[in-house]
Amino acid sequence: MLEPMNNRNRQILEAIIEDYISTAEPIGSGAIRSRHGLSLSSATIRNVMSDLEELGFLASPHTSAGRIPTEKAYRFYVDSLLAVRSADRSERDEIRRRCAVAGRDVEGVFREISQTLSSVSHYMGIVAAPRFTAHIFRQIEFIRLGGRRLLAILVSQSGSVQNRIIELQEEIPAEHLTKMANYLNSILTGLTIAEVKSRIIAEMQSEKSNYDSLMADALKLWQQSIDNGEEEIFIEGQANILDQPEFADVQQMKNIFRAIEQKSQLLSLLDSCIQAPGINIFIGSESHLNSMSGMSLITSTYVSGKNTLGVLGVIGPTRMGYSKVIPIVDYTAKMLTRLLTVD
Amino acid sequence: MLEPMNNRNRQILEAIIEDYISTAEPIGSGAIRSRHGLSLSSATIRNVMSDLEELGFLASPHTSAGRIPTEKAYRFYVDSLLAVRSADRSERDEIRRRCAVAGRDVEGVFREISQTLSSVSHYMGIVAAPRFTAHIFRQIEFIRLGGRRLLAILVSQSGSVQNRIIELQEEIPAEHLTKMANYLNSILTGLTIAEVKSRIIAEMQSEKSNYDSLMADALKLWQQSIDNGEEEIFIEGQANILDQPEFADVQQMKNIFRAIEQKSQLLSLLDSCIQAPGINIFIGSESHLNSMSGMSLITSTYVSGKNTLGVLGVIGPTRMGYSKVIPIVDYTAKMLTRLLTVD
DNA sequence: AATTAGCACTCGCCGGTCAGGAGTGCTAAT
DNA sequence: ATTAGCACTCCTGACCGGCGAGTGCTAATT
Repeated sequence: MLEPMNNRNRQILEAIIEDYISTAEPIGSGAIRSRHGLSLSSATIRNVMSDLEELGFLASPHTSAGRIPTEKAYRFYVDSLLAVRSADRSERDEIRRRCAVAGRDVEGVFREISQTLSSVSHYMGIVAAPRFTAHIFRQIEFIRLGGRRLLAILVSQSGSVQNRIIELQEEIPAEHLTKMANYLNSILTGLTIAEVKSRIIAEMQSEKSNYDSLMADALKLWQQSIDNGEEEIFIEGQANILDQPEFADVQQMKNIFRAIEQKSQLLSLLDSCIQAPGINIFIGSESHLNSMSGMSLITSTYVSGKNTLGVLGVIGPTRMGYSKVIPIVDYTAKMLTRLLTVD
Repeated sequence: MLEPMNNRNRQILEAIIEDYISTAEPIGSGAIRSRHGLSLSSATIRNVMSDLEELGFLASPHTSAGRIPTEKAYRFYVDSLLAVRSADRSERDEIRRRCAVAGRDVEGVFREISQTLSSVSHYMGIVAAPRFTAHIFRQIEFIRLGGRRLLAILVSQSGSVQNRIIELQEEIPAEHLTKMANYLNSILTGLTIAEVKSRIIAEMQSEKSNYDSLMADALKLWQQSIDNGEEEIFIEGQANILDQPEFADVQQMKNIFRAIEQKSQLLSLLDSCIQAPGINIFIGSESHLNSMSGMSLITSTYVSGKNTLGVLGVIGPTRMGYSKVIPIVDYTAKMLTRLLTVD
């Protein structure tokens, strides 16, 4: 009978996984014995490995190669790793240092964080900017460009800016524009962008705006200003991942780069992480994206105040240094959270 | 004696280049004769090829392979190609169509154009956004975020927006902020951002501002708002280029992706094109960037009114379909120009 | 009953050899 | 000046055999 997972089996499995993570080559029974100083013969280890294979934790590329961990093995490894130690001193230092540098505009912060994730982990860094609809409205401004072109600038509490050019049917005098902006600012302050939407609809149906065409126009203008387009997503360190031996195969690489270019699939995956606060890990096919086959994704959510804003993480091969990367992602998310709640 | 370039030699050279562009394999004397129906024996062609090699237009990977064009050959080819025909009907249509779609914010336009370049050419598209300092100042706004955080928003005539968060030493009351903004707007309207810089310095030395601390503060605030950081650059279609057979070699790929990630070198190369309006072509080492070895860059400038704003182009292997891509780049630059001068 | 030594076997990898083919360069004929 | 003919080069792919790492099984050991 297959004894599910006694202590020794687990120890051996972890040894295999760790060796494979560092060497990227199939691990044989002899190698594991010598590298981990176990007081077991290679024959015994072979027996254990055979069991582990039958349980679905290991696979052999061919008869006489060693064995490599399956996704199930990584999952087991990661789960049992829950005793997450925190990131190394030096890693923490670098993350902190680079977060401190990230001054400039809000967008620049996210890009910098993404680069940091990538350079510290040596895989790809990814940051999904907060869905704009989750932001709290601060102010709207209309600026006349030449002719009938109008620039609408939307600012959120946290300093994110979204802007959009509007082509008007007819020119609107400057004083009307400021009135419109004032009107919108007065009724919308403090709402999230999502809430603003319903507020606008309510306002449009109210009597007041029906009598005042200026206000009605203002509300229409708003609807042109808000950009319900796709969220932004910052991926950095693509070159890093080329160093991984598994991408000697060109086909695999194409997959990944296509996945990165499309972004939309990736984005909806990240979006789904917002529900589950804290660390999330997708190993290989767990992401249900076939462009991510052979890849793992480690994410964490970042927060401002009491609502989670967005997700950041690291993408690497399934054979990833989980024990290093998980703390890195965790710590970076915390730093970003702190950065956003400095207020 | 080596006769420099009579008509027949040139014809053969072009045939070789074109064949090589489409097959990516060394071209032999037999192949060229059959594919182009020349009334010459393969022996004659061999003699010609031998001459062309000595002149530096061809190289042979090894004794008994065919020949491949050198950079010098491509340069010759491109120069003699000056009778640029315009882009295909279908290509023009697609470019026009996608330019029309590109509504939204200014940044979005550049990204869309870059994607268009990439998808029409099947290589990588690249667009360098206008140097912000070339823009004409339109308006500055200060918006108070929580606490001592201030958001400065800078708008240009053309609708580009740059924003930046400033950490203040001490809070500034709202009415002061509007006064400061008004002051800055009044003295800076119509200048380019570059001109603004010297104007600010002049203004700081003038008596007026020395007596009015508000104005002095406003000028200081400006200096914190303007972001003299790097320009933006949009590169799309990286996955496209993986289909090119020359990148079966992984090493080459790494080079390129590193070059793309750094951007700074690439940017200064593009910058240098602003001086030379119209089409610019860098073949292989002509760019003097060794990360671009084996790659060619075709650029064109785009314009608004009378001053050139920026550069766009296509990056591909030296073995690139120049006769197709050059018109594409040319046409796209014209479309973008038109898009920016709609006014 | 668990562990281990021993051993036959499998299979990828590496280097060497060999035939085939594409292409060249040279020479001599046209 | 062009071309046919031919020897020569060198890449490619197939095939082969030995090596080594690793396995799985069996029998001996603890």
